[in-house]
Amino acid sequence: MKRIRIAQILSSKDTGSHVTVMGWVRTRRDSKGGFSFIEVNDGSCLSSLQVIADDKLPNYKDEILRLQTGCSVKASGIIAASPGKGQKVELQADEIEVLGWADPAVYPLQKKRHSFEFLRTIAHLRPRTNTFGAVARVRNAMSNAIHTFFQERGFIYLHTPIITGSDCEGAGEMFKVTTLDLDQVPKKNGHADFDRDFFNEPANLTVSGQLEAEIYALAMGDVYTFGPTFRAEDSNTSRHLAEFWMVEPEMAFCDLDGDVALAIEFLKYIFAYVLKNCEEDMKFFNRFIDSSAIETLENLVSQDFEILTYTEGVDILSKAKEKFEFPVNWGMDLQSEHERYLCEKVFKKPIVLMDYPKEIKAFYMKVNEDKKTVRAMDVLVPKIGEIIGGSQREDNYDVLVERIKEMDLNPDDYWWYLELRKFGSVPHAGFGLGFERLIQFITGLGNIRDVIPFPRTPGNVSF
RNA sequence: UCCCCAGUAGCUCAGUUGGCAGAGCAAGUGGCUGUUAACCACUGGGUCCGCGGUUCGAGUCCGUGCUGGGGAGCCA
Repeated sequence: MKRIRIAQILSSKDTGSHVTVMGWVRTRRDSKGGFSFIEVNDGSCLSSLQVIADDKLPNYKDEILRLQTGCSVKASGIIAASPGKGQKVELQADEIEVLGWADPAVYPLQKKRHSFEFLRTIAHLRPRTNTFGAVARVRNAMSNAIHTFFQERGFIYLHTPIITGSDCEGAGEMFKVTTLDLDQVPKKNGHADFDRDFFNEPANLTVSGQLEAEIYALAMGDVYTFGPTFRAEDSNTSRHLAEFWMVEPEMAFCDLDGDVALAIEFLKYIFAYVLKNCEEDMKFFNRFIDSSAIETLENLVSQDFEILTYTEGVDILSKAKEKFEFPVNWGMDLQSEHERYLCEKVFKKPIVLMDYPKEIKAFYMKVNEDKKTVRAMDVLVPKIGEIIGGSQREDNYDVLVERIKEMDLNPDDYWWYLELRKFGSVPHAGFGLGFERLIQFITGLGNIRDVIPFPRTPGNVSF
């Protein structure tokens, strides 16, 4: 089954060579005058290849004329300059083999625009559409860009566990992992007896690899994770998934300023990468999904990010003429409307907010000298909101113990995390980037369920 | 989880005051054409989301459940 990818044919522009392509029919247009135009797509690029099927082909009447959207074919022939408009080259087939039929009466995809809601119900077929093919290629390119960015800078790619024993990472509801018989859970003192469970103690799916990443950062210097993350929150929004992918760099010998600098350099790198390497797909998103998609990315690559403190942000918001549903005052967590106002109305570009009140942030963030704020930072982008959240970590043993107690957590549960501060502690920092939110931002797609191949949300684990 | 909106043909949707179920696209048939989401004509196609209620009569009104969408919270 030797084949050449359509992306290679269309990028080389060479004519005259004899090739074999394999793919799926997007549409067919007939000429009763003696041939048929078959658009074949193989997923290697957005464009389809126009295959010319002459009626002299032995299976023309029996098979070619029955080809419809969704059929799979193998087509061999000469690549030639196309006399028609809309494509530079086409394949003049000398042999077309039908690999698989798709009954048009029941095949769900039609050569028309479908709603994203409908396509979600046929996640096994939606990658055959232009939009989902483009999303898959952009996801792939961004994954590559992320690894390349960190590898070029000497970061170690770290595999943190999916199953975790700590029930106390503090980042939301967790999925339980168990082999106990749920119909007859063994009990002890009225509660489930985890002594009889697989790990002899409660286990969950991870909500973050950060704590483990800190372990390796305090040995290897710079590390990053890139893997699946799970949140059992009953979130029903266009920006939340129960299973999503997260990128988490963690750097030893690094403070918050270094953390922010890396986050900005990182974003600029990957946005420049997608503009350069996904030109055709980005043009597609720009045309059909978000007419400002490319311009937004170009601005991001060239513009400076606005960096300000939480206190400065609250100051601007409290003086703003805008009427907010939630009034602004120092100490509260900023609402979506506040973040969007700062980002979209005041600065009209991505912003970095730093030094949040410690009460609204996690226990592991380093307390500032004012004792009121912590060295946290959020990168906010237009439309999506928070895309990166990070902090310098508390590296002082006594302060960290104090913070854990303040948050009503048990220091014993964090014994190994605390020992990192007892033995050779160093300043360190890191951040987390939601991969799907990144893809949303790049493509302009409004719903996060359309930028991951198989979305998991409350009430939905199909496919 | 809360607030708002929606659910009608394979898909996208219209459906007036409560009075015979509609269009475009898709599909089937025929025609035409180096075509570009091709075009033209004809044909077939319905559990009006489920359950209950009001009414002579419900796609339409009321209650309830389910599913989907938008927003909020949680957050990435």
